[in-house]
Amino acid sequence: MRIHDTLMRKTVELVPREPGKITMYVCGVTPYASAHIGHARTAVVYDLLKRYLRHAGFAVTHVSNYTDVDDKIIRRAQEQGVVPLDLSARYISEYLEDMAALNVLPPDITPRVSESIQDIINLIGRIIANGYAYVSRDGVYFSVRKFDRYGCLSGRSVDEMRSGARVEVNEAKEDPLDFALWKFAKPGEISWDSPWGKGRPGWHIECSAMSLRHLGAGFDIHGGGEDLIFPHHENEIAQSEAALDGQQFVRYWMHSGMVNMGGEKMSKSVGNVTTVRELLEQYPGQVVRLYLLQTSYEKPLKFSISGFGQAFTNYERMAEFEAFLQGLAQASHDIVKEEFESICSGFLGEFDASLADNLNTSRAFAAVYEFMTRVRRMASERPLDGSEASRALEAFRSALWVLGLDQTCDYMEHKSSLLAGKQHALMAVAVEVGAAVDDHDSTSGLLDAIVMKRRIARETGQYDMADQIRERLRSVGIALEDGVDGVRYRIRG
RNA sequence: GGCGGCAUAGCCAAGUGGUAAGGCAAGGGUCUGCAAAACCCUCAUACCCCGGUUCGAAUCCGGGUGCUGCCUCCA
Repeated sequence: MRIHDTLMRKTVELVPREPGKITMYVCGVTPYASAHIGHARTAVVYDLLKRYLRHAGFAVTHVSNYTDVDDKIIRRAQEQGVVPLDLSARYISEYLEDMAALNVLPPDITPRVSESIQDIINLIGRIIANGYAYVSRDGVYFSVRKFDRYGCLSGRSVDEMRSGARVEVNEAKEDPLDFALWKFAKPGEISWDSPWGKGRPGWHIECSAMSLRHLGAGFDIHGGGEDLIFPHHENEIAQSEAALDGQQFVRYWMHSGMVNMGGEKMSKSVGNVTTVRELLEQYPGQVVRLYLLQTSYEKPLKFSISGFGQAFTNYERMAEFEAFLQGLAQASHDIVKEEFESICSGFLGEFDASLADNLNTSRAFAAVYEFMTRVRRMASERPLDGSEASRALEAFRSALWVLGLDQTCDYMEHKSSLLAGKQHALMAVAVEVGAAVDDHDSTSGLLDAIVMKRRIARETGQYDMADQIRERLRSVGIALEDGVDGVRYRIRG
């Protein structure tokens, strides 16, 4: 497959360190607040990458960290009067719930800073021994000027940055650009012993230490949001290669685009945040995921509620299509007709080629939609046989799995939870139309009774009444559809 | 101030030299008691503007305009 490499600034063939194996490290979250849709985008993008690589036959090892110790966590914990690691643990479990709802596969390894202190200390020791870092009054600092290639990832020169007015002034540093590898603890702060004094890691060193620990030098893909290019990933390269004695740190750098809200980047510090939890109250996780995947992963994504409506429509279409095939599929030894088989294999070929092209999801979705239309067209010309439906279902499901949109139960759950919220409305409708119900009926029981009432009306030619009932249900957000095989319903909040 | 990115229909969005994918919305039709779903048809002589290169440009080059990312914690 081809991927866009940030360092080389071009799209290149992905050649793994070891044939058939991909090692990837993705910068995770700092869990001091609920995850927002931007965090979700990054997680979903790399989850897609992992799924595609596995689908393409690679053995993938995916590592993603939690920065469970940092300035913000410490400050937040103080404000709330709790222990920092408890605060981060709470948000980590919340994050896990959110990611599960988005059908993000758990990474294979999820190291935490607080559990990686020894690796971090060892790495800092090597950097100091190699002459790239020094101990100062309030911590251990990396000497940016000693690392020639500093700036290679972000495309800036050390001199450009020096002239920038916004570089932090700190007299403990030898140079304003130097960054902390180890921060000495202030009284009462969480800290660990180190050869240089009690303290905690700087932000950047942790990712170097954890990725090298679990994947080794020269691992394949290092990813994250594009806002991490500078300084985080730039610093990672510098400190890692300073410790690695000439070995390469990472083979390919990938960066996912930001989610913009109201014209600027959504971020906790700006405060223009929509959390994953808020969205999940409105939309099934699969819809949120589909929304995030419709745009190329590298481009900025303008957050818009109408986009979720469109994604919902598309998701329903896919869910309905799958149900349609499932209803027809039958195990069979019949050979699928060549014309039909070519629709299926052509689809899978185009789908794979799209994702192999630097994860071109827009193109992949076009293949999915085209496939649905072709199969439906075929089905409208003549009945599909069981083996054809099975073949189409198999192809469709394999694509859905790669996209992470294989949780059809998610849609059904969403439907039934919306339905459950309509107890009172349904009771009112039932009473109004004279359906046979009692107070103990469940929502689905109520709906069944109303549908039965309407069915009788239709069968006896009382179409006015049938239409009236359908209209009443529509007014409470339930749309009935009469099909040849019975009545179906769609539901909206 | 420095270094980047983006600009395609009402909306979302592919396409990086060969004559504009796909989806949503909209309009028309088939089917249906009527709807809905499904299927069929229509929907950018045109890709922010102005120049240039080329047989040929949404795609390359130059200049504008607008939006935006990073340079500080960030996914």
